[in-house]
Amino acid sequence: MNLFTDLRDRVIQALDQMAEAGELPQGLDHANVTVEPPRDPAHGDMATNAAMVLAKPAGLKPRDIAERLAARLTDDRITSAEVAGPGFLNLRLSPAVWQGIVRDALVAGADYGRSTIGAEQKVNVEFVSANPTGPMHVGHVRGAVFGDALANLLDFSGHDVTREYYINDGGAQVDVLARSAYERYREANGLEPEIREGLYPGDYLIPVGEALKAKYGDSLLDRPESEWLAEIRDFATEAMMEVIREDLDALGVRMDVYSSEKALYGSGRIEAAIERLRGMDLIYRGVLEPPKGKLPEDWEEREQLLFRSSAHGDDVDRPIQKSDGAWTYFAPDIAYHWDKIDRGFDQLIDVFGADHGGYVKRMNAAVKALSNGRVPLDIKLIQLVKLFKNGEPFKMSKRAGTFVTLRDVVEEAGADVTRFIMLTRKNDAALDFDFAKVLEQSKDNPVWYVQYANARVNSVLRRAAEAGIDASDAALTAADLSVLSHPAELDLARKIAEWPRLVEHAARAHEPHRIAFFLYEIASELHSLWNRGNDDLSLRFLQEGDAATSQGKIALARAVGVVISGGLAILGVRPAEEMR
RNA sequence: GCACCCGUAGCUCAGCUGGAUAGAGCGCUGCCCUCCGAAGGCAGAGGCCAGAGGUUCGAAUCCUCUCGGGUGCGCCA
Repeated sequence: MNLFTDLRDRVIQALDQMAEAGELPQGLDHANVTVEPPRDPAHGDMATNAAMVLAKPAGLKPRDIAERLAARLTDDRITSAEVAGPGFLNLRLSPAVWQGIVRDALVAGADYGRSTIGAEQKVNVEFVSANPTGPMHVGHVRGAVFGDALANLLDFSGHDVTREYYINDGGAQVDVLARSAYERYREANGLEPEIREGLYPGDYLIPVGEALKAKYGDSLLDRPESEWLAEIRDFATEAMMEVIREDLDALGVRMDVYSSEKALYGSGRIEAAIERLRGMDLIYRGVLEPPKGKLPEDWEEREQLLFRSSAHGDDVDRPIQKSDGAWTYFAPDIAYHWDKIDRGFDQLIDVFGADHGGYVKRMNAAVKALSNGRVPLDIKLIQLVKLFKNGEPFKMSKRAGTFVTLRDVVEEAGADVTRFIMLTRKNDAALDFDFAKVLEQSKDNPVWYVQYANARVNSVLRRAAEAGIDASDAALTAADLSVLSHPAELDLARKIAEWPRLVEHAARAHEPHRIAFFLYEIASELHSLWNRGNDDLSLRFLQEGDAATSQGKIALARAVGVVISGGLAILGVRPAEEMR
């Protein structure tokens, strides 16, 4: 159902025929043969580089190969094949091909563009993984949206996707949380809280303090920390995870699996993972060199338990144990990734903040070692979001005081707008988010622009119904599409044809932002065609007094709507039926 | 000092894993509705793809080096 792969198959078939006929050597590698739409429309509908790629191995001139290939390619779909430039073969396709694409899109509906390239591979997408020490803040939003959209994209491309959240509930930060919650607990009991330096000052712990009072009364007051720490830690962590779940819900993100770091401790999993690595001679006791150029003030040589990550591409080996014998953060994370491998995933994806960039190589090394190179790990780093309001930096939060929360963003901008805008940049590029601009109703605002295009499609459908024209998908599918003959209409159909291919590329590259950009482009083409209807009445979707022609034209509009709503679904954005 | 990411129009950014004359939005200039499809559209100006080498039929894209910006660099997560 992908025109491009269809045509590529056709080209390869012709090449095989040429080989059989002795025009080409047998057994040439066709891997680099592409069939793509040329940038310049004057070069036709499709172009293949086959002749140039094969010229050298075949020992022939590219243009000679192209000539012969051209002779074998023309059929009822390919109306012409011309050799051009250094050996490109430019193909022109019959309008019927493009009209057929419109019908394909209508028949497939929400499934248009869905593919099987994932081959039901099991993919684990780990994202967000915010520390359970407070509500989610802006920094987490982009990663959450990215991970969720990527998961949707992979699912749409035929992967078996698991969305997973790794709860960092095993480190010192949850002890800090417990102490902070304890102060709020004292406060709930009428005492003055001592929010010392280093504790979490946010108001969001006040209800936790009250809940602690409801559970424990005053029984934990004036007790040494050792008596309450573990209990309050678990209580507060659970409370924070509840908050985070609600935050994610507000963004429209739902996880399949929550994994706990803490649960790894004492389970033997960490030790087992380390033993496994030790068996590969990747664990040893040693002393690390101090970093050059910037020697930490308190540096002293220290023997530690190290992971030989340099054996798998890292720059230096990495400590997995602190000097007091406790595990570093890395150790349970190794065990966690091993667990993912163990659960049978064919591919792992981690979505991290860009400040974790230094972590990539060692994690890759660990996964490579633990899976014997079987399971690829792709770590996507998410750059910062800078908040603005009318061009002014925006930092304050009404809720948490010190940072802007996810809730602040969603309440101000809405989940749909937030999600779309967060995907209008490549993940590794910083993104400006201006509360005023993202709500603006104009062309400057890509969300608005795309939604408006979809609303226009729906407007056509509504008005068709008012005019007594059957614009149901069934009727449009059966319509005579040969009325779509104007170049502007065929251009739009070409764009629709690109959708399945775009989805495949975005999925392979793990780049959901491409979906957002494509939607902007196709919206632009729809707006353009729509406006031409002002000057040229024959290009209007609704043709007064001509139901048959109207249906054919509306089919095109509807197909655009299918792509837009399908694309928005991948982004996790609800399409707008009409603009108000 | 080392590693990773980035450097494309005045500004903000795409560029489909190496294709033909490098694109879009904003801004600028000039146009298109006597509400019925202008919250839009059309056209123009604007570029040494940071710089220098290399790989090859072909490079913004891959490799090396230089310059500039960001991030990270044992006992935080």
